[in-house]
Amino acid sequence: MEASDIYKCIADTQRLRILNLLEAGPLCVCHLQELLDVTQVKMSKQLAIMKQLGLLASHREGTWMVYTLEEPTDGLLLSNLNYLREAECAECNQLQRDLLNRGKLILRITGNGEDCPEGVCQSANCC
Amino acid sequence: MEASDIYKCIADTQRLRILNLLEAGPLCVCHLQELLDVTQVKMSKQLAIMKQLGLLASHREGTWMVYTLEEPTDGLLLSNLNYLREAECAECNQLQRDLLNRGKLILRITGNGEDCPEGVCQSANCC
DNA sequence: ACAGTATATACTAAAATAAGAATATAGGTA
DNA sequence: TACCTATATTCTTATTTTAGTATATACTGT
Repeated sequence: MEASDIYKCIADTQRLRILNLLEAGPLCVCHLQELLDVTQVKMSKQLAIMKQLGLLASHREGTWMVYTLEEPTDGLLLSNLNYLREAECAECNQLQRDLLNRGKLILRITGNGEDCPEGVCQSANCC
Repeated sequence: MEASDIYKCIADTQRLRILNLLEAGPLCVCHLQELLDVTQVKMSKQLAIMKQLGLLASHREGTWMVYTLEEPTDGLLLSNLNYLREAECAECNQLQRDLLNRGKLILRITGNGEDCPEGVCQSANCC
Protein backbone atom coordinates (compact mmCIF):
# COMPACT_ATOMS: atom_id res chain seq x y z
CA MET A 1 0.00 0.00 0.00
CA GLU A 2 1.36 3.39 -0.95
CA ALA A 3 1.71 6.17 1.58
CA SER A 4 -0.33 8.55 -0.55
CA ASP A 5 -3.30 6.17 -0.44
CA ILE A 6 -3.22 6.25 3.32
CA TYR A 7 -2.91 10.02 3.37
CA LYS A 8 -5.72 10.52 0.89
CA CYS A 9 -7.82 8.29 3.09
CA ILE A 10 -7.16 9.99 6.41
CA ALA A 11 -7.26 13.46 4.90
CA ASP A 12 -11.01 13.00 5.31
CA THR A 13 -11.88 13.63 8.93
CA GLN A 14 -14.75 11.18 8.92
CA ARG A 15 -12.59 8.38 7.64
CA LEU A 16 -9.90 9.21 10.17
CA ARG A 17 -12.49 9.09 12.95
CA ILE A 18 -13.76 5.73 11.75
CA LEU A 19 -10.26 4.26 11.69
CA ASN A 20 -9.54 5.66 15.12
CA LEU A 21 -12.69 4.04 16.50
CA LEU A 22 -12.05 0.70 14.86
CA GLU A 23 -8.54 0.60 16.16
CA ALA A 24 -10.14 0.36 19.59
CA GLY A 25 -12.31 -2.57 18.53
CA PRO A 26 -14.86 -3.76 15.97
CA LEU A 27 -18.11 -1.88 15.38
CA CYS A 28 -21.11 -2.39 13.17
CA VAL A 29 -22.28 0.17 10.67
CA CYS A 30 -25.20 1.48 12.71
CA HIS A 31 -23.02 2.16 15.74
CA LEU A 32 -20.46 3.97 13.65
CA GLN A 33 -23.30 5.96 12.16
CA GLU A 34 -24.50 6.92 15.60
CA LEU A 35 -21.04 7.84 16.87
CA LEU A 36 -20.26 10.05 13.91
CA ASP A 37 -23.79 11.26 13.31
CA VAL A 38 -23.83 10.74 9.57
CA THR A 39 -26.31 9.23 7.15
CA GLN A 40 -26.35 5.54 6.40
CA VAL A 41 -25.38 6.04 2.79
CA LYS A 42 -22.40 8.14 3.59
CA MET A 43 -21.11 5.78 6.24
CA SER A 44 -21.56 2.82 3.97
CA LYS A 45 -19.62 4.54 1.21
CA GLN A 46 -16.76 5.55 3.47
CA LEU A 47 -16.46 2.01 4.74
CA ALA A 48 -16.50 0.66 1.20
CA ILE A 49 -13.69 3.00 0.19
CA MET A 50 -11.51 1.85 3.06
CA LYS A 51 -12.32 -1.81 2.57
CA GLN A 52 -11.44 -1.48 -1.10
CA LEU A 53 -8.17 0.11 -0.07
CA GLY A 54 -7.39 -2.85 2.14
CA LEU A 55 -7.56 -0.99 5.43
CA LEU A 56 -10.77 -2.58 6.69
CA ALA A 57 -12.25 -6.04 6.86
CA SER A 58 -15.89 -6.88 7.51
CA HIS A 59 -18.00 -9.87 8.35
CA ARG A 60 -21.70 -10.37 8.62
CA GLU A 61 -23.53 -11.24 11.82
CA GLY A 62 -27.17 -11.59 11.07
CA THR A 63 -28.26 -8.34 9.53
CA TRP A 64 -25.28 -6.49 10.93
CA MET A 65 -22.05 -5.91 9.15
CA VAL A 66 -19.19 -5.70 11.60
CA TYR A 67 -16.11 -3.79 10.53
CA THR A 68 -12.61 -4.19 11.87
CA LEU A 69 -9.17 -2.94 10.95
CA GLU A 70 -7.47 -5.31 8.55
CA GLU A 71 -4.65 -7.27 10.17
CA PRO A 72 -1.80 -6.61 10.16
CA THR A 73 -2.76 -2.98 10.36
CA ASP A 74 -0.75 -0.65 8.18
CA GLY A 75 2.15 0.78 10.15
CA LEU A 76 1.85 4.26 8.75
CA LEU A 77 -1.77 4.39 9.80
CA LEU A 78 -1.00 3.23 13.33
CA SER A 79 1.85 5.66 13.61
CA ASN A 80 -0.50 8.52 12.75
CA LEU A 81 -3.29 7.40 15.04
CA ASN A 82 -0.83 7.20 17.89
CA TYR A 83 0.52 10.62 17.13
CA LEU A 84 -2.88 12.27 16.84
CA ARG A 85 -4.25 10.80 20.02
CA GLU A 86 -1.62 12.66 21.96
CA ALA A 87 -1.58 15.84 19.91
CA GLU A 88 -3.44 19.11 20.28
CA CYS A 89 -5.72 20.15 17.45
CA ALA A 90 -9.45 20.26 16.84
CA GLU A 91 -9.40 16.96 15.05
CA CYS A 92 -7.19 15.35 17.67
CA ASN A 93 -9.60 16.34 20.41
CA GLN A 94 -12.42 14.88 18.38
CA LEU A 95 -10.61 11.57 18.17
CA GLN A 96 -10.27 11.51 21.92
CA ARG A 97 -13.93 12.35 22.44
CA ASP A 98 -14.91 9.66 19.97
CA LEU A 99 -13.15 7.04 22.05
CA LEU A 100 -14.97 8.21 25.15
CA ASN A 101 -18.28 8.08 23.31
CA ARG A 102 -17.50 4.62 22.11
CA GLY A 103 -17.09 3.56 25.71
CA LYS A 104 -20.40 5.12 26.66
CA LEU A 105 -22.15 3.52 23.71
CA ILE A 106 -20.94 0.10 24.71
CA LEU A 107 -21.94 0.64 28.31
CA ARG A 108 -25.41 1.67 27.19
CA ILE A 109 -25.78 -1.37 24.99
CA THR A 110 -24.73 -3.55 27.87
CA GLY A 111 -26.85 -1.76 30.38
CA ASN A 112 -30.21 -1.96 28.68
CA GLY A 113 -29.67 -5.29 27.03
CA GLU A 114 -29.72 -3.83 23.52
CA ASP A 115 -28.90 -6.34 20.88
CA CYS A 116 -25.48 -5.99 19.32
CA PRO A 117 -23.09 -8.03 17.23
CA GLU A 118 -20.89 -10.39 19.20
CA GLY A 119 -17.48 -8.96 18.42
CA VAL A 120 -18.47 -5.44 19.32
CA CYS A 121 -19.16 -6.01 22.94
CA GLN A 122 -16.66 -8.80 23.39
CA SER A 123 -14.03 -6.19 22.83
CA ALA A 124 -15.41 -4.40 25.89
CA ASN A 125 -16.40 -7.55 27.75
CA CYS A 126 -20.03 -6.58 27.71
CA CYS A 127 -22.15 -9.01 25.67
CA MET B 1 -3.01 23.75 11.54
CA GLU B 2 -5.41 20.86 11.25
CA ALA B 3 -4.19 17.34 10.65
CA SER B 4 -6.38 16.96 7.58
CA ASP B 5 -4.64 19.93 5.94
CA ILE B 6 -1.31 18.22 6.38
CA TYR B 7 -2.65 14.95 5.06
CA LYS B 8 -4.29 16.57 2.05
CA CYS B 9 -0.98 18.22 1.35
CA ILE B 10 1.24 15.15 1.59
CA ALA B 11 -1.30 12.93 -0.16
CA ASP B 12 0.24 14.44 -3.27
CA THR B 13 3.51 12.67 -3.93
CA GLN B 14 5.16 15.71 -5.47
CA ARG B 15 4.40 17.86 -2.47
CA LEU B 16 5.62 15.14 -0.15
CA ARG B 17 8.88 14.94 -2.11
CA ILE B 18 9.32 18.70 -1.95
CA LEU B 19 8.80 18.76 1.81
CA ASN B 20 11.20 15.87 2.23
CA LEU B 21 13.87 17.71 0.26
CA LEU B 22 13.38 20.99 2.07
CA GLU B 23 13.61 19.29 5.41
CA ALA B 24 17.21 18.57 4.44
CA GLY B 25 17.87 22.24 3.64
CA PRO B 26 16.69 25.20 1.56
CA LEU B 27 16.40 24.99 -2.22
CA CYS B 28 15.42 27.39 -4.94
CA VAL B 29 12.61 26.74 -7.37
CA CYS B 30 14.78 25.76 -10.31
CA HIS B 31 16.68 23.15 -8.31
CA LEU B 32 13.47 21.65 -7.01
CA GLN B 33 12.23 21.61 -10.58
CA GLU B 34 15.31 19.75 -11.67
CA LEU B 35 15.18 17.24 -8.82
CA LEU B 36 11.53 16.39 -9.38
CA ASP B 37 11.54 16.84 -13.14
CA VAL B 38 8.38 18.90 -13.36
CA THR B 39 7.43 22.06 -15.24
CA GLN B 40 8.04 25.48 -13.79
CA VAL B 41 4.35 26.28 -13.54
CA LYS B 42 3.53 23.14 -11.65
CA MET B 43 6.36 23.56 -9.20
CA SER B 44 5.48 27.16 -8.59
CA LYS B 45 1.88 26.24 -7.90
CA GLN B 46 2.76 23.44 -5.51
CA LEU B 47 5.05 25.75 -3.59
CA ALA B 48 2.35 28.42 -3.45
CA ILE B 49 -0.14 25.91 -2.02
CA MET B 50 2.23 24.89 0.74
CA LYS B 51 3.27 28.43 1.53
CA GLN B 52 -0.35 29.43 1.77
CA LEU B 53 -0.89 26.54 4.15
CA GLY B 54 1.91 27.81 6.34
CA LEU B 55 4.27 24.89 5.76
CA LEU B 56 6.83 26.79 3.70
CA ALA B 57 8.60 30.12 3.84
CA SER B 58 10.47 31.79 1.01
CA HIS B 59 12.84 34.65 0.48
CA ARG B 60 14.28 36.22 -2.61
CA GLU B 61 17.96 36.18 -3.53
CA GLY B 62 18.44 38.05 -6.74
CA THR B 63 16.23 36.37 -9.30
CA TRP B 64 16.02 33.21 -7.22
CA MET B 65 13.31 32.40 -4.75
CA VAL B 66 14.65 30.18 -2.01
CA TYR B 67 12.17 27.98 -0.17
CA THR B 68 12.56 26.56 3.32
CA LEU B 69 10.35 24.73 5.76
CA GLU B 70 8.54 27.15 8.04
CA GLU B 71 9.90 27.11 11.58
CA PRO B 72 8.87 25.60 13.87
CA THR B 73 8.06 22.79 11.48
CA ASP B 74 4.76 21.09 12.07
CA GLY B 75 5.25 18.04 14.27
CA LEU B 76 2.86 15.82 12.37
CA LEU B 77 4.74 16.52 9.18
CA LEU B 78 8.09 15.72 10.75
CA SER B 79 6.75 12.58 12.30
CA ASN B 80 5.61 11.38 8.89
CA LEU B 81 8.82 12.29 7.11
CA ASN B 82 10.80 10.39 9.70
CA TYR B 83 8.56 7.39 9.37
CA LEU B 84 8.65 7.32 5.58
CA ARG B 85 12.39 7.65 5.33
CA GLU B 86 12.79 4.36 7.13
CA ALA B 87 9.83 2.57 5.58
CA GLU B 88 9.52 0.31 2.56
CA CYS B 89 7.25 1.44 -0.24
CA ALA B 90 7.69 2.88 -3.70
CA GLU B 91 7.19 6.41 -2.44
CA CYS B 92 9.49 5.87 0.50
CA ASN B 93 12.28 4.69 -1.78
CA GLN B 94 11.73 7.76 -3.90
CA LEU B 95 12.19 10.00 -0.89
CA GLN B 96 15.49 8.31 -0.15
CA ARG B 97 16.66 8.65 -3.73
CA ASP B 98 15.66 12.29 -3.74
CA LEU B 99 17.92 12.98 -0.82
CA LEU B 100 20.80 11.31 -2.60
CA ASN B 101 20.11 13.33 -5.73
CA ARG B 102 20.01 16.47 -3.67
CA GLY B 103 23.51 15.64 -2.48
CA LYS B 104 24.73 15.09 -6.02
CA LEU B 105 23.12 18.29 -7.23
CA ILE B 106 24.87 20.30 -4.57
CA LEU B 107 28.19 18.64 -5.31
CA ARG B 108 27.77 19.45 -8.99
CA ILE B 109 26.97 23.07 -8.27
CA THR B 110 30.02 23.28 -6.07
CA GLY B 111 32.24 21.43 -8.48
CA ASN B 112 31.69 23.49 -11.58
CA GLY B 113 31.23 26.78 -9.82
CA GLU B 114 27.60 27.12 -10.91
CA ASP B 115 25.88 30.06 -9.38
CA CYS B 116 23.41 29.24 -6.63
CA PRO B 117 21.58 31.02 -3.84
CA GLU B 118 23.56 31.39 -0.66
CA GLY B 119 21.44 29.38 1.71
CA VAL B 120 21.28 26.40 -0.59
CA CYS B 121 24.93 25.54 -0.55
CA GLN B 122 25.60 26.84 2.91
CA SER B 123 23.47 23.97 4.09
CA ALA B 124 25.95 21.63 2.46
CA ASN B 125 29.04 23.80 3.11
CA CYS B 126 29.68 24.23 -0.55
CA CYS B 127 29.29 27.84 -1.66
C1' DA C 1 -44.47 -15.68 1.12
C1' DC C 2 -44.42 -11.04 3.69
C1' DA C 3 -42.80 -7.36 6.37
C1' DG C 4 -39.05 -5.14 8.79
C1' DT C 5 -34.27 -3.88 9.77
C1' DA C 6 -29.53 -3.22 8.29
C1' DT C 7 -26.57 -2.36 4.68
C1' DA C 8 -24.94 -1.64 -0.18
C1' DT C 9 -25.08 0.13 -4.88
C1' DA C 10 -26.31 3.02 -8.94
C1' DC C 11 -27.10 7.19 -10.82
C1' DT C 12 -26.90 12.14 -10.97
C1' DA C 13 -25.64 16.78 -9.67
C1' DA C 14 -22.35 19.76 -7.34
C1' DA C 15 -17.91 20.97 -5.74
C1' DA C 16 -13.05 20.67 -5.36
C1' DT C 17 -8.49 19.63 -7.57
C1' DA C 18 -5.34 19.32 -11.06
C1' DA C 19 -3.17 20.50 -15.74
C1' DG C 20 -1.71 23.63 -19.42
C1' DA C 21 -1.13 27.69 -22.15
C1' DA C 22 -0.50 32.27 -22.02
C1' DT C 23 0.90 36.18 -19.67
C1' DA C 24 2.78 39.02 -15.94
C1' DT C 25 6.30 40.46 -12.58
C1' DA C 26 10.85 41.13 -10.52
C1' DG C 27 15.50 41.47 -10.60
C1' DG C 28 19.96 41.48 -13.21
C1' DT C 29 22.89 43.03 -16.93
C1' DA C 30 24.40 45.10 -21.32
C1' DT D 1 16.22 51.51 -22.05
C1' DA D 2 15.95 46.90 -23.61
C1' DC D 3 16.75 42.15 -22.92
C1' DC D 4 17.39 37.88 -20.15
C1' DT D 5 16.48 34.65 -16.44
C1' DA D 6 13.66 33.04 -12.73
C1' DT D 7 9.30 32.88 -10.83
C1' DA D 8 4.22 33.83 -10.17
C1' DT D 9 -0.49 34.43 -11.63
C1' DT D 10 -4.60 34.10 -14.55
C1' DC D 11 -7.83 31.77 -17.20
C1' DT D 12 -9.72 27.73 -19.22
C1' DT D 13 -10.58 22.91 -19.44
C1' DA D 14 -10.38 18.19 -17.71
C1' DT D 15 -10.49 15.03 -13.89
C1' DT D 16 -11.56 13.53 -9.37
C1' DT D 17 -14.15 13.68 -5.23
C1' DT D 18 -18.20 14.42 -2.74
C1' DA D 19 -23.34 14.44 -1.66
C1' DG D 20 -28.04 12.98 -2.21
C1' DT D 21 -31.91 10.42 -3.83
C1' DA D 22 -33.62 6.37 -5.09
C1' DT D 23 -33.28 1.62 -5.25
C1' DA D 24 -31.47 -2.98 -4.38
C1' DT D 25 -29.88 -6.84 -1.46
C1' DA D 26 -29.45 -9.82 2.61
C1' DC D 27 -31.02 -11.56 6.59
C1' DT D 28 -34.68 -12.20 10.44
C1' DG D 29 -39.00 -13.16 12.32
C1' DT D 30 -43.97 -13.93 11.42
